Amino acid sequence: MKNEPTYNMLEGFDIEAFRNDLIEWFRAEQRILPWRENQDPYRVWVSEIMLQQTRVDTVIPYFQNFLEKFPTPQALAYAEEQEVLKAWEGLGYYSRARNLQTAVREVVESYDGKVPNNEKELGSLKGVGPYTRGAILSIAYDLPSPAVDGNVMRVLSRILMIEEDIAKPATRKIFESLIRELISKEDPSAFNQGLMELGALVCTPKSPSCLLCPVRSHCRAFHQGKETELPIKSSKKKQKRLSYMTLVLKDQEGRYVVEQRPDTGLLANLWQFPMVPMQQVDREKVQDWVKDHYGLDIDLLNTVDHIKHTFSHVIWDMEVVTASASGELQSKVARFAAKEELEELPFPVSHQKVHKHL
DNA sequence: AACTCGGGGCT
DNA sequence: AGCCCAGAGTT
Repeated sequence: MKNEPTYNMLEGFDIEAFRNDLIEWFRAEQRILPWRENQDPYRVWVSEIMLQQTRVDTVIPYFQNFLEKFPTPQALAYAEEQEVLKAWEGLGYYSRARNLQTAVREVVESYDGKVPNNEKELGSLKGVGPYTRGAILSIAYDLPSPAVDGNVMRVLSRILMIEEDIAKPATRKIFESLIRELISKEDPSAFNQGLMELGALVCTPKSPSCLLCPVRSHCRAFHQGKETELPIKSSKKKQKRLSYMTLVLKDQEGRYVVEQRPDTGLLANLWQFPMVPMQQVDREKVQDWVKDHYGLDIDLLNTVDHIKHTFSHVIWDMEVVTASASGELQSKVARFAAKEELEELPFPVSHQKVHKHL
């Protein structure tokens, strides 16, 4: 099945009528969104990066703010990374922001600030994968390039009754080659966006509104009453739990200890309050651990909160403990900061929840 | 191919 | 609690 030519899946499918119905619906019903104001490739690019694994409603305010702060590729290229992460604070998947800046710097240096309009150069930019590449080429440049995201796989798996596991990386390629045959050459932008808009508004995961669907006459799953059985998706394994004592460490002058996380891995380069890994450290030896890692003498005061924070693949259980600190801070990544200084630093949401105990 | 990487809104 | 979201990079 995997290597079966995709034209077999399109046998008896009225491609032309499907295209027209989809595009006509999109032109009439599309939402008004900030990144649809024009076709500026930089704006399209920023929006597509923000929209990766992130809902439209969540992205809108971030997009507005980001474009006010960094209106052009040059503005973003010359900005401080901390400033970029601050604009991304709370949006998640922070490597998107760092990769976007890396890529924009490449565009400014190598392409005179112009976003490439071909698969090779565009796809080689950091953070621009097959989906984002296709989205930019079709939406900003009107080129017939597939942009297969979760919406497109769900919608198309129903319309064409495709029962491949969409969780498998190889499955995306099946949909890409199908889209290459289906896509409108006259308006690839409306076609690609139409599929995604349909997935967002009509052909939703749990209970699709088939009676409102502009292409239901083309939908094999609907005709067989199997629309809720598709797409097929294997489930992922559950998260590991990690337990931390999170310290609100205050010195005599009322400043707090904060530290920057490493430049790779989870929440790379973001800031946080000190976290004692309680799987490795005995409760009685927390003071020793802090002395070892920060050079500080501390007195534990009160437990003021318990925070459970769920990531994609891990769960943090954070016990928030206030403490007083004295001595010389010895750490390459930690520093003392007054309350007002903290506002300049990017914190993950888990540690924003700690802020209120300051 | 499997794993890592956030956060929020639904069910 | 699990699923999903306009996915990409790393291993």
